[in-house]
Amino acid sequence: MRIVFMGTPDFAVSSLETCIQAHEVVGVFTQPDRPKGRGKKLAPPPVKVKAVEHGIDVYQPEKLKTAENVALLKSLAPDLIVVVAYGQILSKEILDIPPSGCINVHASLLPKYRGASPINWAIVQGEKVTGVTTMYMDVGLDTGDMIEKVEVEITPDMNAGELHDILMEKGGLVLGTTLEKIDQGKAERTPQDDALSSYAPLLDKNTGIIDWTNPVQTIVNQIRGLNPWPVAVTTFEGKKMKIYSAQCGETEKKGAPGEILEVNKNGLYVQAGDGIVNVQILQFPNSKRMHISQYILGHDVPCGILLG
RNA sequence: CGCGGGGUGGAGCAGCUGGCAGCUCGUCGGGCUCAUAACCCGGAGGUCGCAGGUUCGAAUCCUGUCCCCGCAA
Repeated sequence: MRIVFMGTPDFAVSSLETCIQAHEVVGVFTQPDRPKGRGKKLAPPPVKVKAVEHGIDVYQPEKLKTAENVALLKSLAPDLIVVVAYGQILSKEILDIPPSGCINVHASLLPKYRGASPINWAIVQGEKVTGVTTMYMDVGLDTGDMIEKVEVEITPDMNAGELHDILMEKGGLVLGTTLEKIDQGKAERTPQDDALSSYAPLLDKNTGIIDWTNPVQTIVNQIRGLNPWPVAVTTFEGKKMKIYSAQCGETEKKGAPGEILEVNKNGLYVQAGDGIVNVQILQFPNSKRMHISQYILGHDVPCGILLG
């Protein structure tokens, strides 16, 4: 099939590779290069890098739904458009261009966690299972008819980065079989049950702020669900303290929420709403990320002070 | 030229109003103990990121350069 691929971040790269292997990718759409990192240098999105590697034409329109771009898409004459974390909405006009339709790879078990950050939210919400769903796109946000689903277990110690990598790979694989089915005209459509749907909104910095009155499990889920980005944070003696990793501790109340109860090389023990959070890996501004056992070698950590 | 912080023994830090390089951990040797990631005694290990400059003398002041990190996006 002639495929136009639309995607932007790392998550989409694996799917792009799947398309390249089995089909003819006649064009790749991705977001424009953005200023990134410290020097504000312009950086190309990962999908662009991969596409260029394979000598595929790359298009980076600021707005996809202009008459110009619609005409461009039509001239590429794709049989199918594959969209994976592209970052722009496809208008009805565009959805109608390819004869086989537009499909999407989404990193959740739809209809749950529709939207921008399904991977993170699945962990933050304490899910034990998530997955990848392929679907036909419609004008709604991740509301189209589903084609295939693959489940992935979320282990208790898994963080969003690790889950991302697993789902990325699974996404590429499912897309492969979905493409086959479409090619053979065997792809079945399963409508989503809107009553069961939920929405995973875009993450921002505030999502990471820890409320120490919350239950231990909630806080630990927040910490691992937001690692590696935007990372759970709290305030320690006026400084921002990032928490990359933590475990659930004993179910006891020994102090006020946010109080540091004890510190040793095995952890930084902090009182939460219904028990104790054992903080393992943290980072302060201008300092590197380190395990608590390393941190205490060169810093005093007073017990009894409050975080948050 | 987006803003800012930092590079000191294996690890994490202090010293930076210039004058013999210090702390915690680890490591090596010895001791104590039924035993220990416990405790006691002793030791090794650093051209203080790199290159210049100022000075009687620089980790400490000035200039340049490389690398790392926080914010912001």
